[in-house]
Amino acid sequence: MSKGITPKSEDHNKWYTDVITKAELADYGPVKGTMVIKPYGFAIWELVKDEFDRQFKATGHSNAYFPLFIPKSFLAKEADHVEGFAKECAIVTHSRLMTDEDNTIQVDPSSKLEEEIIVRPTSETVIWHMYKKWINSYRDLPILINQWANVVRWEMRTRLFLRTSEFLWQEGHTAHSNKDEAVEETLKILDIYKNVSHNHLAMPVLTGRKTNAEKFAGAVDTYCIEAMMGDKRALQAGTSHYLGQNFAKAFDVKFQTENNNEEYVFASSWGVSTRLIGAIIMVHGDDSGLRLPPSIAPTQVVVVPFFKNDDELKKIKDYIDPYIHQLSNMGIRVLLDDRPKMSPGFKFNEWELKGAPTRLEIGFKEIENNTITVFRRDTKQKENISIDSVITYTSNLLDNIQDNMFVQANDFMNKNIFSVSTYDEFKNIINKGGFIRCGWDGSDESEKKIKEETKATIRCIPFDEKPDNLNCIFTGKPAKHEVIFAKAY
RNA sequence: CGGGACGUGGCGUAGUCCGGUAGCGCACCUGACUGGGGGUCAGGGGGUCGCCAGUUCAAAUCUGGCCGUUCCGACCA
Repeated sequence: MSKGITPKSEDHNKWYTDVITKAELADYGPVKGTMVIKPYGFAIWELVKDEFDRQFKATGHSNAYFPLFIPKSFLAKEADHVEGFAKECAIVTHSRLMTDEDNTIQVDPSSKLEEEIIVRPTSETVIWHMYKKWINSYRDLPILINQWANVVRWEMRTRLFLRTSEFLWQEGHTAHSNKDEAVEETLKILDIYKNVSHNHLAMPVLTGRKTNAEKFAGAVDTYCIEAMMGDKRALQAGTSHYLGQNFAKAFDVKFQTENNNEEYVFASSWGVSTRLIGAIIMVHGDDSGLRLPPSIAPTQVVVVPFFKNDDELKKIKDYIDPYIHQLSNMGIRVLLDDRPKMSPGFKFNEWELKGAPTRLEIGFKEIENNTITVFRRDTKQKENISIDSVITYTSNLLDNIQDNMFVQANDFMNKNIFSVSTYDEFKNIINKGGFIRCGWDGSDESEKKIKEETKATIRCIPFDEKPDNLNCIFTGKPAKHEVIFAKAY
C-alpha cells in the first residue's frame, strides 16, 4: 500500500477512488465497468443488507429469487419501461463456443438462440409474468416479495460503486388489491429507506417525489431518498415506485374482487443498491480515508498493541483479552490487530483509512497505570481512561460516534441547501455546489432547459413543499411545485 | 457513438524529441536491529517496453496498422 491518499479538496474523484482501492473495498474487474467487491467492502454491504432485510421482514415481506435471464419479448410489454432500459441491456444471443482452425475460441454460429434472452436490468417483467400465474382472487393479495440479486445495466461511463455494469441490490415487488394499499406500501418502504439511512448509515436524506422526467420508466410515481455528498452534489440513494396498474395491464394480471368483479392488480417496486457504499464513502470520508458509522463498521473497535516480541505480546494479551471477550459478548465487533512486524503507527493509519470508528491502544505504559488509550475516528481525539471503565466507555462512545456522525452530516447538508429568488443566483450556487430549494412551473421544458444550461436536475419535489407564494426560478411564472435542484451523480 | 490523452516488473512512472547495457519510487521476499503515528540497514526476486509488420548493423525510442485503457460530451440507480 502506498502512502496517503489524494486530498479531497485537491481532486474529489481521485480521492474517492483512492479511498476505495486503498481501504480495500473494491477493485476493477476485467470487463469494462465491472467491479470486484473485496471482503472488507462486502462486509460493509452485508451489514447494510442485514439491516434492510430485518426491516423488510419485520414489515411482512419475504425473500424469493427470480431468474437472471428474461425473454426479450417481456421487456417490450410495457412501453415506457422498454424505452427506459433499451439502451443499456446485455443480450444473450448464443449458447456455445467452439475452437476454429487457428485454435482460437469463437462463438458457434449454429448455437444462435431462437428467442434472444436479456440479462435483467430489473425484474418487474419476469416477476409480473409469474404473478399472473399466482394471482386469481383478492384472497391471493397482497403479495409482498423482495429479492436480493444482481442486475446488469450496460453503462457508458462507470464509477466504482456508483455506477457499474453489474451491481447488487434488493428489489421489492408487491401486488395489492387496491390503490391506497399500494401507495401506502410504496411510502412505507421509503420510510424504511430513510430510517436506515439516518439511524444506521448516519446519512441524512431528503425525501420526496420525482418529476416526470426523472421517474422510473413504467412507474406512476417514483419516490426517492436523496443525499448530499461531501462535494455538495446529490446522490439518489434509493427509490420506491408506485406502479399503479401499468405492469398488471402489460402482463394481464387480474384478480376477482369480493364482489366477484374483475380488476387489475395494483403494484409497487423499490430498491437500494451497493451504490449506498459509494454514498457512505462520500458523505463521511475525509482526507485520512473512510469513516464508518459504528452500526455498519465491520470492525467497530480495533485493538492495537505495542510489543517487541512474543513475550511482550503475551503480557498484553493477558491484560486485554478479558475486556475483548466482554465487548465481543455484548455484540460489539472487536478485533485485536496483533500482526507482527508492522509498526503501531502503520496500523493506526491503516485502520483510519479503513474507517474503524474506535481504536484501543495498549502497551506497557497503560498496563503500569491500569489505563487504556482510546481513539475515536470521527473527531480523531485520543483519551487515556481507566481500564475498569473501558467497557462502558467504549460502548457509549460507539453510540456517541453514531449520533455525532449523523449530526455532522446533517449540519453540512442543511448549511448547503439554499433558497434563491433569481436565476443568476441559482447558477452561481449550482456552480459553487449545493442544493437549491425554489419554485418550478411544473413544465418539462423549463426543467430540461435548466438542465442543459446548468447541469442541475430536479432531485425531488419534497413532501413538505410550500409552492404557494413562489415563482418559477426559470420562467418567473407562478410555481406549481417547490423543488430541490442540484447537480447529481 | 464523437473529441483528447495514454499503454514500460503488481502499482505509479523516467527514458521516446536526438535509435546503442531498461532505470527509479512504492509494494514483495530474506535477515538483523527496531516498535507510543505510515521504522532503519543490508541482501534479493520479478520486465518478450500493448500487439503485428516495416526501416536499420542495432528499435521502448523511427514508420504503418491493429488492440486496449482512460478522461471529456449524449444516456443512466
